[in-house]
Amino acid sequence: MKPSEQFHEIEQFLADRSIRLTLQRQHVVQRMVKREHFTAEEMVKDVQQTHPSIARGTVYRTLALLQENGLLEKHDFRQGAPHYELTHGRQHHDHLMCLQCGEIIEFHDDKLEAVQDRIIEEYGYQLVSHSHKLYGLCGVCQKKGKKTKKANAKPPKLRVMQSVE
Amino acid sequence: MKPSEQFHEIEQFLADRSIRLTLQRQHVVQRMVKREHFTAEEMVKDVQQTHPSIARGTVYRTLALLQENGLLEKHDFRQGAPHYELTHGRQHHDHLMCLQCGEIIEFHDDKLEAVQDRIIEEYGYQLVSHSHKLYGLCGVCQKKGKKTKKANAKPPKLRVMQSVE
DNA sequence: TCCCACTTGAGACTGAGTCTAAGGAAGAAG
DNA sequence: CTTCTTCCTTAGACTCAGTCTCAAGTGGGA
Ligand SMILES: [Mn+2]
Ligand SMILES: [Mn+2]
Ligand SMILES: [Zn+2]
Ligand SMILES: [Zn+2]
Repeated sequence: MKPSEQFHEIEQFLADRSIRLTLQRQHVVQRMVKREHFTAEEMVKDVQQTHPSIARGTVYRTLALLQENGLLEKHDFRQGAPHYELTHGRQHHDHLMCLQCGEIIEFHDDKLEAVQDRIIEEYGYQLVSHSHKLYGLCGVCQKKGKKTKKANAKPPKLRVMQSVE
Repeated sequence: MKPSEQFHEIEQFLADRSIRLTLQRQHVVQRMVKREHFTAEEMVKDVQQTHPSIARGTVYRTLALLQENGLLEKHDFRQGAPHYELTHGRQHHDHLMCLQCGEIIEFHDDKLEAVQDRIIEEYGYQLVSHSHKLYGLCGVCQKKGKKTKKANAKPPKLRVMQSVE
């Protein structure tokens, strides 16, 4: 889905629920649709780059608003601040992350989801959501790891490489 | 496993690797084996209750030490600070949490683990660890939710109710 | 046009976690 | 036992992300 297209769908979604899409919120959402995963502070900087008058609080409030309405998901990876991603029309997916280089792969598996449902039923729970993260080493980093025994502790930088639909 | 027993196994584990179990570390571990899940700050308070001279930094360093050696796991649930739990001799398990009352259930499913392995293989990754959290409503909270429409936003308190072996 | 509820900007505040500096154990070697 | 050296600890300052407050701004409906 093209960014502008996604923007308009979100615009529509909010309008349908009479949630005001103020100018500030528009700017924030405009930046979001151009990114995959981002942290709150990244988004603050990003937005302020072009609109310095938009306050930090406003960005955080917008994040909260979108989350409450199911348009945005928060993901706690293991290092650094939580990452967000728009979920609007996208299919549900989980994440696989390389601990060395920070590459993130999105995956989805129906069987996995089905097993989850069965498990939760056993306990009489009603499933609301879940978070499934796999951590490991990508092909590239596995090789690198063998050469340099001492872990070259580069701070993993998050980056999206591949998306599975 | 009895607390004292678990303590001694950890003691042994560290001795085998010539990792010093100082008096301070002993006090921290002694408290840990008496708990299920705990946050770092809870542990600081807990330890300082009986040993006020043990610094906050020491508790954090001990948490890091145990994590590095695979004796302790860190879990990011969605609200509040991350929780820790000793994993020493215990079987691997994942967590199911009630969003209303904070009850935590531990579960394990071989099929789930197998599917994970298959998925990660597809991407040429080598799995190091994973985090699988299910969030929902327990039987009790489902009923309560129907009565009081407005969510009674009690701050969920973590509590272990049931363990699956 | 006026009102009122909602939204915002600015900045203070909080809590969790990290870092630093100086002093304190404690094995190893002599 | 004494010295050396390395590791460990304390206390408190510091950082960073996120939350809260409040006065001022905004805008849609009567
Ligand atoms: Mn994603
Ligand atoms: Mn557990
Ligand atoms: Zn990698
Ligand atoms: Zn419950």
